[in-house]
Amino acid sequence: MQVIWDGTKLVKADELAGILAEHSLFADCDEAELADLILRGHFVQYEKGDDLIMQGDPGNSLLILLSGNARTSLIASNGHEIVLDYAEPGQVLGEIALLDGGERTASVTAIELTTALTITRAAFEEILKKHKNMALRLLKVMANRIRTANTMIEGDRAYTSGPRLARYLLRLSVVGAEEGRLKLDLSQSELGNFAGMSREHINRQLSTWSEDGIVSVESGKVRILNHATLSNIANADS
Amino acid sequence: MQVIWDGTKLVKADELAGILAEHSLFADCDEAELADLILRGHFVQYEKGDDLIMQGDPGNSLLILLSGNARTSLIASNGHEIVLDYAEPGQVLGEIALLDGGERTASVTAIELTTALTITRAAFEEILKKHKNMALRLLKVMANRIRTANTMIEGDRAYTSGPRLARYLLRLSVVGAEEGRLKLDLSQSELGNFAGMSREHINRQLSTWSEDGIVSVESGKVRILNHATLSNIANADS
DNA sequence: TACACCAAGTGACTATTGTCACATCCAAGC
DNA sequence: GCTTGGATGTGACAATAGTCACTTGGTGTA
Repeated sequence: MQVIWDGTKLVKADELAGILAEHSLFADCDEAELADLILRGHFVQYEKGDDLIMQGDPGNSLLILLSGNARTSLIASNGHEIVLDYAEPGQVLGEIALLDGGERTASVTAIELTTALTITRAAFEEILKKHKNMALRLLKVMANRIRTANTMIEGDRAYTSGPRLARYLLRLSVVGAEEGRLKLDLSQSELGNFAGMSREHINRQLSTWSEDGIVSVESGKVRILNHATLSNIANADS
Repeated sequence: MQVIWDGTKLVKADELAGILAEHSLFADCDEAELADLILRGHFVQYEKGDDLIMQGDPGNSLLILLSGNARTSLIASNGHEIVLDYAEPGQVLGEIALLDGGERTASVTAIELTTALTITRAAFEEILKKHKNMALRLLKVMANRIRTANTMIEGDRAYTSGPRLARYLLRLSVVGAEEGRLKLDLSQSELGNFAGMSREHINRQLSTWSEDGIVSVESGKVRILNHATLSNIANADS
């Protein structure tokens, strides 16, 4: 982890605007807001494997992911690892602990070279006070997160492993992707931690679907060949 | 469902202050804020079984529960019912759909005679504009909700039925309750929908614990006799 | 090229939990 | 008291998914 020289801020201003415009719920920030985010934030770079956020730490900052990809995961008290989400550029991270003053419930780990804009609690409060729309934006980000969490609970509870894996694969799929490529090429163990199944079970399920031409698994990369069928499976009765 | 006569507002003002002060994250509202909530909101009463919020509806209002108790639940596309939470007076409900303009993902059903303060989107936006602290309060409410959801995911994923049921029982337990009584006396089927287990499995687990003196089940009411042991079970390795 | 390592594939077995089918029990009313 | 419907208790069985123990494959490096 390395703090990028402040002088870079001039360069990064445009970049931030671009990233937010593309992906984020912060897309509609006006120039003054962007300027303040940049002015009061710090750009930090993380190597693959570095933690942007560490479970158990006090949560005194908020991050906006600028480039790279990160995994949000937590270790239950019995050692079980659970992957909650994968974050893309534009994503806001770490709001929960910042807002309620509690510990970080999950870790966020860079899965490749990643840069983020870090905003301390003090800076965050100033920005919130100065730009009233920021609060509303954050509220939307969080509404989104709750929906995702509820969908996860629904999937875990109501569906058996097949439909569930289908759902997680669809969640990883890019809308207009050529050849059904996924946003991230996860190993089968990682897929297991994400979908809540053992590696072996993932393997068997993928093999079955591969035979039926629903997905392909080549050199460790899963592709969705038949999006429609996979969607049907995701909503199957059991 | 019945809208209470506006004249009641004078009476309810004190009541609202009292309720919020006791239970809610809105406890620190000042008088002007409370007055605005009451002025722009509608008091509505619900009979047992009425829906305060219905899954699938457009979400154009926010509720604050004033008295009674309600269950937040959703029906998955395969018909499986999942109870997400039980709401007490002071709880804010329905923020998610209000904020992101989406459908209501879950229903909220009165499980006894219940009253709530309903605030429309327009009124909500005015209040938010006028009282800057309201946004921050809502942010905290939502942070809380995300933590609860993550805890649920963690529990569902990492633990077997025993520890899981223990967790849900503890979630229903009142801190200083005499005799370990729960906040709500749920039937075993309802407990099942809450903890994600079949009614029969709930029954067997409770029987076992009952023999060990950890809980008691008399006339359909569960009480926690040995809080410490139950907590241990909730964090057991499997 | 050979070694090392880690991801992936697979068979056999086990464990946990759900399902089905009843028997009971109990509280509310008639 | 009697009836009745819903909540409970319980045994037997089935199904889903995890675990264990390997084998196989692929990639990077000495």
